[in-house]
Amino acid sequence: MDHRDKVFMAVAENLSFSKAAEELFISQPAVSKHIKELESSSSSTLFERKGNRIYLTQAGKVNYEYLKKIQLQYAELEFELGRLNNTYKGTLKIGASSTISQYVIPEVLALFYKRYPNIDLYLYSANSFDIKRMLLEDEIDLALVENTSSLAALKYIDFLDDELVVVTGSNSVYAKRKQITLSDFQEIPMVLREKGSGTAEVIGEALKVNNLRFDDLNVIIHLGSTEAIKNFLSDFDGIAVVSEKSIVKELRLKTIVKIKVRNLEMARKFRIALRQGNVASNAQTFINFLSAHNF
Amino acid sequence: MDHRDKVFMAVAENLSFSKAAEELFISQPAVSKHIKELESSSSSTLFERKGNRIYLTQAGKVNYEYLKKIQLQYAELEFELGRLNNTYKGTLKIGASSTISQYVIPEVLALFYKRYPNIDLYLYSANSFDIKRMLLEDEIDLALVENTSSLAALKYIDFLDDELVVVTGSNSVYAKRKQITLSDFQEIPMVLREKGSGTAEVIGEALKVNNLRFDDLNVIIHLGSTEAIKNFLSDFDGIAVVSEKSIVKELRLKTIVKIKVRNLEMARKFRIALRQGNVASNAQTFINFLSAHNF
DNA sequence: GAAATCCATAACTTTGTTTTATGGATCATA
DNA sequence: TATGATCCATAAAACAAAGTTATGGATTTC
Repeated sequence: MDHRDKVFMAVAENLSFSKAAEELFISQPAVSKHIKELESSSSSTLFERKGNRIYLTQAGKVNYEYLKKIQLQYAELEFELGRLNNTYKGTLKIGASSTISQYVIPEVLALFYKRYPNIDLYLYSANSFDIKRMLLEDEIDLALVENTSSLAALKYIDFLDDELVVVTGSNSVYAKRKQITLSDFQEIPMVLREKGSGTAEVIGEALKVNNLRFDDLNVIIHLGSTEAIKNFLSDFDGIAVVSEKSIVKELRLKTIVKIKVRNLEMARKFRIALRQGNVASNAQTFINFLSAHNF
Repeated sequence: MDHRDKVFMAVAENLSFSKAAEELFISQPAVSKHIKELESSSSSTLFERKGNRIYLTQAGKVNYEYLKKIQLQYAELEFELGRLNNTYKGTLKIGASSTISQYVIPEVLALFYKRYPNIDLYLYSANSFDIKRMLLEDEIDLALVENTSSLAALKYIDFLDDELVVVTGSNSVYAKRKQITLSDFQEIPMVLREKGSGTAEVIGEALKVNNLRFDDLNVIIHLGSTEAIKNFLSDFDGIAVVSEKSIVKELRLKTIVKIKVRNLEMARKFRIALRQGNVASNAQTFINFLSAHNF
């Protein structure tokens, strides 16, 4: 696909020149230039600049739709060529930290396997520290981790936004409270993952923003896994903080309910971590697959 | 569409690096490099180099098919953008010499009109000399002419191969002769277009190759139009030389039959002629339309 | 009203593409 | 079976396209 069209797609999907630039690892003026050139060569305005924001014009929307289709065909072509070439075989070893390996990746791997049935997959679940070690020692091809600490020997690519949410069992006394305040949050009995877990780290960050510490919380018990927490909640008059990804099923079954805490945001990103330098070809295929599917 | 892919398409369609280069107005090494780059980035061999020729490999064929589809989508996109933009309106004045304006263009114009109903079309039929004058004096936007003389003030693009064929009426005494020799060709009574016509010029060239002149032929009569010649043939024991494009209907109705002459090739090209410099936008649209439809 | 964020423009630099020049291989033809 | 023509490949130099840095005016946010 033409480079200029790729730039257009990024801008259209972000509705922002600067965000697109960031995503493409080029400067914002370069993006401006491409869009300008594109607009003049088709003699259509593709984006409406209104104050500080941009919107797709009618022409822009048409352009986007066609290019999306074209993009898909290019992806198929690449796949077909790969098949003829007998690429897309061999192994792919992925390491992932617990939340990711339990709740995010299984579905992705199932789809990936469907598309690339000749790549043998291995999924290693471990804590962030071990995952990084395995990556550096070449025991895995890529890792999926939370955005806590970064290592210079590794490079990172964001691939998913996660949010930690406050939940309670649907028959707890707090189940009816749709929203609570920060001081409620401090007082209500709470169950958490152990210190050092990714979840706990993000909570710590959010508390710091509000000038609070862990000691200010009414933590009753620390448990070693999210599954344990969820089971604990079924018989506990209190709250817990977990990844939104981990409670999809429970929300649907209504065994667990979300509670909003005013002025408390606990967001994090999941990232792909890679060794610096060349990326193994199956790892690259996996990365492309992830970004094409917008999980 | 990516430039590299366009190069690939040209090579695939010509099955020749050098022809593709010519078609794209770039040098042959540039083509070589693009193909090489393309092959390495997909890690597939797209063309099999066998001696002095090239063939599409399986991967090459797949690549071609997908890109063809993609090309089509790009064309549609461009058309849609043009429509939104209300481009593709106004007029387009075409000049064409006689064979072309009678037998080649009408069908093309019908299709063009279907696609671009808001462009008002004008077709001027005249001899090559007048057509060139009209083009230079800006009375027409583009011309369609045979590849006889070239003018420096004009630029030319090949768009169709034509062949002159020897024919006779289906109830003439020669109708059963599938093939004749050059000396038969000299002896059999013949009807031709007048001297100075494009047809006569090509015949002259072909005769020269065989060290012959017009005087060596047994020309009974010169007529002013191909239609006249075809009508003449219905009641004439002799042959004529006409463009293959002009006898499609008659061959189907079997009122005229072709006769092959050994060692005589009378080929010519039809070309688009344009003024040097910028091309009017509707003229460009027409050119793209022609090249997309492979008439 | 100050600071931050957004996109546009201009001058300069880097990277990628094309050309020119050349060579080896194959094919057609005498 | 030589000879000349035609084909594609490669390398160095010239040129064009895309990227960067620096900066500015406009708008939004707090």
